[in-house]
Amino acid sequence: MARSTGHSRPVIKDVARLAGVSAPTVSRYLNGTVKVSEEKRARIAKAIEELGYEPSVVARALSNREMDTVVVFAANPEAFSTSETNHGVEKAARACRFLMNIVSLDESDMDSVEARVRMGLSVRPAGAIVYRYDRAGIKALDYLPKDLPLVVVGGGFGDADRQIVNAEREAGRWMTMHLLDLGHETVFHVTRPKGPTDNTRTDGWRDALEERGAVIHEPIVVSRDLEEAAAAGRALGERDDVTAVFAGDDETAVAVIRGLREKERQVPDDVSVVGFDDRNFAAMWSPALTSYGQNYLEMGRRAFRMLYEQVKARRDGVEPPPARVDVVEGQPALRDSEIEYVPWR
Amino acid sequence: MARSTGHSRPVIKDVARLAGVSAPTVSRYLNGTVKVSEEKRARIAKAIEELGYEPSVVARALSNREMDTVVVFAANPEAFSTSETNHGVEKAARACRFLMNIVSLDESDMDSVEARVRMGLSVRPAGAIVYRYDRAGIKALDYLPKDLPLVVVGGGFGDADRQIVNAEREAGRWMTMHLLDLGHETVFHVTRPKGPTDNTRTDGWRDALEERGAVIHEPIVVSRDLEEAAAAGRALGERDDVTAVFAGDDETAVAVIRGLREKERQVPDDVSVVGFDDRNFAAMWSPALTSYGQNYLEMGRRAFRMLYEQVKARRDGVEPPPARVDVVEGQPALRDSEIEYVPWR
DNA sequence: CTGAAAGCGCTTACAG
DNA sequence: CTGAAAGCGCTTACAG
Repeated sequence: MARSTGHSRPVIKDVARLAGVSAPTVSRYLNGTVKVSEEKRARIAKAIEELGYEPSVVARALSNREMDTVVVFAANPEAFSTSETNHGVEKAARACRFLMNIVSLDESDMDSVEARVRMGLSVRPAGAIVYRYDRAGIKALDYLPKDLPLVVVGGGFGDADRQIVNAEREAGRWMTMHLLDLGHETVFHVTRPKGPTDNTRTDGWRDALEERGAVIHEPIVVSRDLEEAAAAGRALGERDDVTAVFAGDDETAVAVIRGLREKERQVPDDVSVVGFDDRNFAAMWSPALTSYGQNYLEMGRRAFRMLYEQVKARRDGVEPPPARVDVVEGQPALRDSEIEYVPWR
Repeated sequence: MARSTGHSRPVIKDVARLAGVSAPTVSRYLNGTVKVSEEKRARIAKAIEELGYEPSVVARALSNREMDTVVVFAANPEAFSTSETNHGVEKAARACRFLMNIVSLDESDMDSVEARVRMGLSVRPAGAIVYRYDRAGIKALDYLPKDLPLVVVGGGFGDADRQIVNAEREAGRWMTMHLLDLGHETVFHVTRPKGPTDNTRTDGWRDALEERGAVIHEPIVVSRDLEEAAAAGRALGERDDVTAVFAGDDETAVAVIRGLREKERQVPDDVSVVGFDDRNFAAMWSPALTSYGQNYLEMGRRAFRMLYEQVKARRDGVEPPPARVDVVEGQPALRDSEIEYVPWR
């Protein structure tokens, strides 16, 4: 064996020998599965301390058939929502001494999804969390064994038995209604592609317009390249029927504002523009951007906890908690980028 | 064993049986360590295909004493640079079929660093990547076994044998010089706390001022709370000797601009302000924000590759490649937020 | 080239 | 409560 010499971390046998007990007893002490006499407990504790022993999670995993690991499957690793959610998962996992594996999915290479999932499962994680905002996430679900603890983040309500969703649609509806309530006759929408569910900002935008019987101008879809959003802003700036715009995210919103200005349209005086996500910079914009904040960090945190409940129940051999869909509420942040519409102005 | 019934993924023995060979032969086929006869290769391939067999990385890790995993230790998980770098590491790892474990470090709980490192090592990763931008990262290095392949990201040049650094200091110097070249007599600096190395934007800012013999006003240090940066902007706006500001990052820059405006100071007409990081939104600001872009994604990618070289060499039993410090260059993005300073205006 | 054997470091019935 | 034994699913000398 040419590889990895050197490592000489103590193993359970070393602890057992030093404590004068058998390895299984050390194991029992460590896992608390069976009582160990007080006297041996003390000796074992001392030996562990002395040796700086740390059990091998790999060996443990081979015996237990699973690791204290949660695997997260997510497309769009560069998205704000993804990294925030990841962070929340990691935070919660840390508290339970679980490790997080991130396996990114590639929307543009759907054929790779199965292999990616297999790879993620190859470490025999105790459970999986899938961000179901896109096609890759949805497809990934097909490849997960039915008996693996799973929590889905995002997507439509009830798309999975255990799910953490945000009230995206409701939020989109709220923002649009807000603009309509200010007197705007309709609201234009510039957004990155809508996900394949019916719980999106865009669905909410449409809901509001339909509810009020407003004219619906189809959304202008842009990519992450903000130049496209700025171009959309310019296009909108050339029409005289545009008084309000709901941008699908804050980055898009600021780009739209820029495009509008290039066409001499002031925000909010000529056109009201609101964003979504309530990113850090939104409040610093001029005008300070009105937006709607989602709590992705909290979503990630709850996703892990929900998963952990299942893992725990399974390990304890008890019934898993019942299916549940948790909604994490966001909240609007009203600022200065939208204004009342007065027709005769 | 109450736990995890159900799973019945095929194991190597199943493949061996179906192919009519022994398990070690399947293993050799899989790893290509020893030649396997053409005829058996075909039978094994077929069996694997038929069974949908995927080797257990856990079992493999127990034999090999390490996993095909890279563990990333990083503080500040919410920082832009961290998530971009993570993304780069994951991308490169994916290409080598390595999994990434993210273990976050807590700057505000330095006592937990050792435990976090132990936890990260417990999966016996093939190597580690440490982001050395802060005290927690530096401390983590102390707890890594000397024989574990390691790559350090960030920090000062030569802080480690294998390192990926960005030319932070040089970039900070460049931006400051740029402002000085425009005629500004000195440049104020608003920034989040400087890291504990001498390769930071702030060091570069100081270099430039010293080189030109300009007056050095101590940096105004702010947190991630942009309100603080806005307050700094207001404070700066009340002085009449402020004509140029170098903000340590784009978020801080826009907040400073807002603060300046609240004091009736226009950007760039009255005060030039430049940022750092060249975030997506920078170009959309008004005025479009001049900034300096670092390529964190590339840094992450290279960090993994550098690590992989070591892992590979070690597994092949050959000499590891020589120590190396790779510098990833960034580039300035000149836009509209700074302007020539004309004293008599 | 290939198989039988032993081992990686744990855990869990199985018997006291 | 505790130890000897067997097993988790691989890999690697060891002998052909």
